[in-house]
Amino acid sequence: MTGNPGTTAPPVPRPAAAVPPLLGDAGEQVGVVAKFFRALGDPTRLRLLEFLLAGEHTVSECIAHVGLSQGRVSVHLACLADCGYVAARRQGRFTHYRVVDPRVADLVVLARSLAADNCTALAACPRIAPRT
Amino acid sequence: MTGNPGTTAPPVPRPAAAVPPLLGDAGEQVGVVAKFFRALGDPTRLRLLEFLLAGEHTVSECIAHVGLSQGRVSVHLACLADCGYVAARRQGRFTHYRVVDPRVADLVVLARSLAADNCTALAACPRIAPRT
DNA sequence: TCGTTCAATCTGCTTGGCCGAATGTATGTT
DNA sequence: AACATACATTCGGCCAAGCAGATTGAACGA
Repeated sequence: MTGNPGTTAPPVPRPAAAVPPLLGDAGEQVGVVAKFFRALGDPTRLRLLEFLLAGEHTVSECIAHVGLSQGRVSVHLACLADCGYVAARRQGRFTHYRVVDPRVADLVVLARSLAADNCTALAACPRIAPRT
Repeated sequence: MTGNPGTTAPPVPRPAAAVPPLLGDAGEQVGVVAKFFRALGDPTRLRLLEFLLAGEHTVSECIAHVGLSQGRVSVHLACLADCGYVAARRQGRFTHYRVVDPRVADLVVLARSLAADNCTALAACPRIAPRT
C-alpha cells in the first residue's frame, strides 16, 4: 500500500487525536473550503500562484510564464484573487498580482511536503486524472 | 529578488517575502501537487476526510455520514488513500480508514482559516462553481 | 485626434470527473 | 454446501470547467 517513510514508525501510530475544534462541524463551510482547495487543484493556477509567490507580476508576465492564451490566464488570476490567494493592483494599463497573506506560502509548502511523501501513489491514482 | 516591494509601502504588515526554496522549481511536481489539492476540492471527499480526522471509521460509517451510494464512497475513500490522506486497515469483512499523518490536520486547519477570511468572495466566485 | 497595448469578458468546443446502478470478490454465518 | 454481509470495481450519463480565439474597453503615446 502506501509506502510509509517509516522513520521511527511506532506499531500504533497516533490516530491524529488532537484535532482542533474547528473540524467538528462541517455543515455548510465544507463547500466553501472545497472550492478553496479546488482553486489550487488546477495545475495552471497552482503554477501561477507559485510564480506570484516569488514576487509581484503583471498579467503579461504571467502569460509568458505559463504559455496559455491571454483570456485564460486572466480568468485564472481573477479566480485566485476571488479565492483570496492573491490581490490585484491596477496601475495604468497594467494589473499587478501579488500574494498578500504569508499563510498562502505555508499552505503550499505544507502541501508540497505531504505530496512529496506520497508522490508515487499520488501520480498513479487513476481516480483523479491520468492527465499527461 | 526582482523588484522588491519597497515602492509605496502598502499597509500590509508582512509582504510574504520569505518563500522557502521549495517553491523555486515547479517543472514536474506541479501536476502532482495539483492532483493532491484536487483530491480535497471535492466536497464529499473533504467531508469524509474531516470525518476521519475525528477518528477511525469503517466504510459503512462513512456511507451513513455522507449519504451517498456505497460505490461512490468506496471510490472516494480509495482516492483519499491513494493521495496519502488516509490509510486503510482491513479486519475481516470490514475496512477501517483513518488519518495517519498529523500534518493532514494542519493542512485542513490552515485552509479553513484562510478560506474563512475570504468566505464571501470565495462563495461568490463564479469562475469555479455557481453551484452551492 | 487616432492607433496601440494591456486586460477583462464572451462564444463555442471538448474533456475531466461526479453520480447511481450493476457487477465482482472476499469474508462470515447457517 | 448455500446464503448474507461488507467492500471494491466498472459502466453509461451528465455537467462543471478547462481551452483558444474574438470582442470590448480603458489607458497610454504620437
